[in-house]
Amino acid sequence: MNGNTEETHDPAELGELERSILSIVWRIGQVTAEQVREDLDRPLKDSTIRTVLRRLEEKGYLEHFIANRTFHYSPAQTKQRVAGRAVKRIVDWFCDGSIEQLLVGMVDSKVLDRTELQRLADRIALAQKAAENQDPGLKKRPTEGGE
Amino acid sequence: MNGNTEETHDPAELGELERSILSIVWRIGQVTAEQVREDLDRPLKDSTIRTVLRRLEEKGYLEHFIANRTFHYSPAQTKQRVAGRAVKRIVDWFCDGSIEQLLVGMVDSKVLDRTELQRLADRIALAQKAAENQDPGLKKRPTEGGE
DNA sequence: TCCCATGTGCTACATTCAGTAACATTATGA
DNA sequence: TCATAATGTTACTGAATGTAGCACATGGGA
Repeated sequence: MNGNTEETHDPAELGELERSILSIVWRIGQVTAEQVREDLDRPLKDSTIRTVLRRLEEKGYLEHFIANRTFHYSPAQTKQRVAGRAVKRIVDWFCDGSIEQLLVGMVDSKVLDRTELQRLADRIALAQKAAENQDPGLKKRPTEGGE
Repeated sequence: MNGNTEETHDPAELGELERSILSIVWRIGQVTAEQVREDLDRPLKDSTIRTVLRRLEEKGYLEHFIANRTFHYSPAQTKQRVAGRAVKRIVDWFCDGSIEQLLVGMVDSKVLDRTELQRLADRIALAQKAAENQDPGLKKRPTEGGE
């Protein structure tokens, strides 16, 4: 481990509010602090939202540009990507790096159903086949701003 | 969420030392504080180890019995199970509950290789077939006390 | 031009958790 | 009974988060 140029703060270490706000940004796509505040269920002060947004940007999850003196935040990474890395960490820690072990655990802890698992395998196979041809089925689409 | 009788503290919220120690217990199977201390790379005071072990038990990861005045700790859950739930949380938070989305993310973030993914699908299919016959290949064994 | 509304920059404070450990207490066997 | 080996109890520190106040800037309207 530790071969990355950037550290990318562990997604698991996001607080609850941070996660909520991040989710909002992912959902809406681009937001101002005010929009986030409206979208939140809890009534929070503007400065609170802005602090969290700033921290999320510092941690690499968001980026912003300014228009008319106003900050507009948008995701710096897709949520799938963030999730992917988060899961990797877990797999490394608890499953000796074996995703297979992980799936075993998910079935075992009833997180994943056998039927679902089967369907999953099928779809993977399908997607792979598609990818082999030419279409990035289960891979990132070109619309996705890849690195 | 919140249908469980017990809360099972988020595995992601384990600290580094806690994870290390938990890993040791998983590896060795049953340990005393002293054993953990010897197995650790860092030199830590006995009381430190004991505090962490106690906290891990409070959080539901370990259990203990006493023999000759000495605490013997052992895992209360398999690591796969813990990992499974940890991943579930992530999938719920970041992937709308879709494991497929997660896999997409893992391929996307290069956490998972396409080839590996394929192999994974194959093995799932195999295991499933085996399970359908009679052998609990990729499923929990009956020794596991289901809830 | 001056003032207000709006948005940001900076700082701060409380809480919680994990890391780390000291010290008191208690059995237990020689 | 005394030393030894464990445990019980309590505490302190630092980092991360939640939450917010307040000063400062700036653009548009009176």
